[in-house]
Amino acid sequence: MPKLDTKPDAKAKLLDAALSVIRTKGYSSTSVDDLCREAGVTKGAFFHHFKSKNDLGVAAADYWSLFTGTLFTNAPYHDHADPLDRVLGYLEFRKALLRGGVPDFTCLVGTMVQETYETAPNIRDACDRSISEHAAKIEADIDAAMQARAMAVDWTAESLALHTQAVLQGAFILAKAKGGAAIAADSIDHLIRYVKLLFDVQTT
Amino acid sequence: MPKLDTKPDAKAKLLDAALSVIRTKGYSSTSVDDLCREAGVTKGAFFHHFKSKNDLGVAAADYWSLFTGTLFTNAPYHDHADPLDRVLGYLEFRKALLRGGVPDFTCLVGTMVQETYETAPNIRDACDRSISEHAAKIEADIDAAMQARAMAVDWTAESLALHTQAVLQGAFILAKAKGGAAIAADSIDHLIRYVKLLFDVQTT
DNA sequence: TATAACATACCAACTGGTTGGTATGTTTGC
DNA sequence: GCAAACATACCAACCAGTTGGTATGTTATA
Repeated sequence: MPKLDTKPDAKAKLLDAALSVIRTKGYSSTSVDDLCREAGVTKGAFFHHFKSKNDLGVAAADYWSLFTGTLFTNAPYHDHADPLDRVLGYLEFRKALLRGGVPDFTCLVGTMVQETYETAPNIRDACDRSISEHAAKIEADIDAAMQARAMAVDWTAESLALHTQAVLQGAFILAKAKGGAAIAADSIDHLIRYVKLLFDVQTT
Repeated sequence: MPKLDTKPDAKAKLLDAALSVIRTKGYSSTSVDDLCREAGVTKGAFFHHFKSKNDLGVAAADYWSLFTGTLFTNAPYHDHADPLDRVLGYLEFRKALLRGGVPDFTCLVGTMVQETYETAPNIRDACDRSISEHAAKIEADIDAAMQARAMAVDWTAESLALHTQAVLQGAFILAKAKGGAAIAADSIDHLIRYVKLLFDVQTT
């Protein structure tokens, strides 16, 4: 009775492979064979679990939502009592995540949506869902911070939450162009400064 | 008797085709045949002018620099005497460019660098050049605005200039995910608000 | 000025390898 | 024993790139 400790689970291995390979090479350049090779499974296993490459793209985006969902849910910044501190803590946490190689800290769905938004609507929708659901969590804290201060402003919590995601996605593009995380950290610093200015926090 | 009139010029037609097709489908999904079909030339012409698809990628990025270079050089915001007004005018101009379909207003090099940064260093470098040279122009106005006000701050003109590009690139990703320009305009509005706050401009 | 020699711009057909996907096994867990 | 989970073998379409060729300049030279 061999293999009692190892759990084959080709599907999970393929999804894990998708996260790293697609973030490195992009969705279109990633072949099904690439994914099978990386995951250590055969093509038969791939098409047993996914009815097409497009289907894997959607599943990978959903898997990414799950992956990042638990990552941010378990992050320490939620402990702050003041919702604004949670927002600023979130941004500091994003900056702290800029570690390892560029493919390691960049966003799967941001990469995928650029290649598929006109050609694969279901992948685009899955990417949109991933981004929007994540933004909604930050929006909640922004909204709470605004209400705690009874702010009268010409912008919404939703637009600021989405703006944080735009900055992060753009920071990743610059990091890819310049081959390092430093520029991305600078951009997040500007975003943090902006949020502090919006909420009248004394900048040190 | 030199041909001073019109030149059919398959090369120019291929580069024009590259701008639209790659922005729509992405670099990897764009085949050489796609470009030839769009340009109305044959494959022989393609490989006469470009030694490889990769070579076209580099040429397309350089062509994009040229294209955007003249676009922004001829833009009206340069008329302002105050350099800060030029910076804010630039950002308003970027917002005004959000017209037509998503492939029409998004950035070629931002799209390409995501797919090539790990696999095609020369394309990545060409994209980086395009972004950085553009940012340098905005940096000049930001720097002038800072010096005119003798500002003592903990950020540099260069980092703010690059941050504007990050916001724009990220705004394009969100526009692709959500299928419209509205969200991109919102993000640029946040960026404008940030610049005004940094320079203590009275927000209306 | 005539012409040989060369260069540029382009074309249609082809090639070897890769692609996503399928058809048909074999193995495993309940 | 039977379905789900894999593996093997294969295919037609497509891919980037090559080939051999034509048509139209441009330059050198006598």
